[in-house]
Order: sequence, then structure tokens, then C-alpha cells
Amino acid sequence: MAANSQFAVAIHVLTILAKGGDERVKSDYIAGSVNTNPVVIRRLLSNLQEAHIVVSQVGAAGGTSLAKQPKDIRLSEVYKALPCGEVFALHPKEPNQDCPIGKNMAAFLCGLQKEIDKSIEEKLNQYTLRDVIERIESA
Amino acid sequence: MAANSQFAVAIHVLTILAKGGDERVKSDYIAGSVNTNPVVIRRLLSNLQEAHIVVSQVGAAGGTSLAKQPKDIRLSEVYKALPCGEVFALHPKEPNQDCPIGKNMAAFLCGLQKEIDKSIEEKLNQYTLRDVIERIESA
DNA sequence: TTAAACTGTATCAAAAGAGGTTACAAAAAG
DNA sequence: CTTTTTGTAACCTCTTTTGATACAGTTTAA
Repeated sequence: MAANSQFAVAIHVLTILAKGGDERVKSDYIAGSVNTNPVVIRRLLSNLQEAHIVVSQVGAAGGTSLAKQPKDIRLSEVYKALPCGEVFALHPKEPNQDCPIGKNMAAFLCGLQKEIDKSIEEKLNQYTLRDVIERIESA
Repeated sequence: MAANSQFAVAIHVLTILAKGGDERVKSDYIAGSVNTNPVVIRRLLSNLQEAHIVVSQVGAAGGTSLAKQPKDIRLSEVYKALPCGEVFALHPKEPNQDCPIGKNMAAFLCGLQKEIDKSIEEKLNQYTLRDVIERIESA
């Protein structure tokens, strides 16, 4: 499968928007920098907009800008805004229910998934977009 | 498709092996319980064997058993033994290198990936196979 | 009020990963 | 030897993600 790169691209896009300040940045421009198709960017921005991280304006002189300051955008928000899958998937087929192990396995794994997801979000909550920009600029 | 379910299946398989004790369990039997093809199981066991979590024996009367006691098998070991992908992928195409942001983005994201992976492993390190079995049996 | 410049989306094609299946070599037991 | 079983290679199919085209709707500005 093509692995999900939406989070990576989102961070990149948001950094570009932050650089743009209050100006509306066009999807065409962003696509050029990220090296992909403008529609891919617009799809992504659509998710970020639903999460109130960015604001887009249609029409001529339209484009997208951040909905709040970089210091107030946590990476955990970005992660949650995107349709990223779980870290691991459950069984592709339901286990054999005659097997007493299979019967209770799904519940356990599901709980474990939630715990892991929480770990990830806690880690991402430690960073804001401003932190990202600082690190990138000092590199 | 389901994203990578190998971890989920691995936990299930190891639980079955634990139940089997010192007996060698055949891939055919495991496949029946997990509801998949024996080859899928053997592929998985091959990874677990490399990590010294299980031991397989070829030939008639062959099969697989745990290489150590359930209390000594940490879920973090299992996770590391499998070719599970990263939580998020980097850009599918290299970003435009004329863009100063793109230039340093990959390095940052790569570091972030490693941090997240560490979080996951720390979480999974808290559980052993014995813990899993106890939880499943008390359910 | 018309033309131009955008976003938002639907739709389709292409690429890649994962699971499932078949086939068969190699090894061990009897 | 024959049977049983693992280890793997090869291939197919299904699904997901990305990339691309097309076009409707909205806004600006001449």
C-alpha cells in the first residue's frame, strides 16, 4: 500500500502557511513546494479546516491561512484532524469463535490500541507548530 | 485492505503457543484458530523465530513452541520483531529543494517518528505475554 | 456583467502494500 | 521410502493512497 503520509505533508503545509502570515496562500503554490498535485493539498486543507486549524477562502484572491497562531497549534490537533489509521490493525478476518482465545482477543487488542493512541497523542501534544518552525530554521 | 495486522495476529498466535506449553503446535492448527492460511502463520512465525521468541522444528512431528516463558516475553519485543510500518510515512515524493522549508522538513519528521516509536515501545514494554493471557482468561 | 482566478469535490487511473493461495524443496520421524 | 511438516518463492487479488482531470460554485475586478 502507499503508506499514509498525510501527517508529514500537513506539517509541511502548515509551516508554509505560518511563513505566509496573514496572506492567503494558494494550493498551487503549496503543491509546488511539497511537490505534489494541488488537489492533494486541497483535500488535506479541507480536513484541517474542519478542525479549525486553517481557514480557506474561495474565489479569486482566495487561498488559505492559519486559523490561529503557530504557538497555539499543537501537533496532536493536527494528528487528530487527519484520517490516519491505527498503529496496528485488528485481525483481517474474525478469529474462529470456537477458539476461546480468539473470543476475547479483539477486546484486549482494541484496548491496547487505544492506550497506544493515547501515548502518541501525548507525545505530539508536547510540540506546537512554533516549535517545529524553530527547529527547522535552526537546522 | 486492512493495514498491517501482524501484531494483532502475533499476539493471538503466541497466546495459543503458551496454551500448548512445551508441545509443538502446527501452523495448520494455529491457522484454523486465527482463521487464515497456514502460510500466513508460518511467515509470521519466521519473524518471531528470528527474534528468538519462538522455536520451530521442521519435519514430521514438527511445529512451533515458545522459546521462553510467557512472563519473559514483552509485547515490545514482539512489536520490534515484526515489519510493522511507521506511524506516519514521510513525503511520498521528495519536497522541492528550492523551498527552504522542504529542505529541513524530512530531518525533523524523521526525528519525530523515532520519538513516537519510542513512546509506543515504552508502552508495549509494560506488558508481557503472561499479562495478556491473564486478561483474556479473566474476561 | 463578464472574465479570470480560486477552492471544493467527484471520479478515475496508477502504484504499492498486505493477505491469501498454490506449489514445491528440504528436513525429520517412523 | 513414505509421510508429515516447516520454509519460501511466486503469483493473484483486494484495498488504500496518491496523482490527475474535470468541472461547479464563489469571489474579485475590470
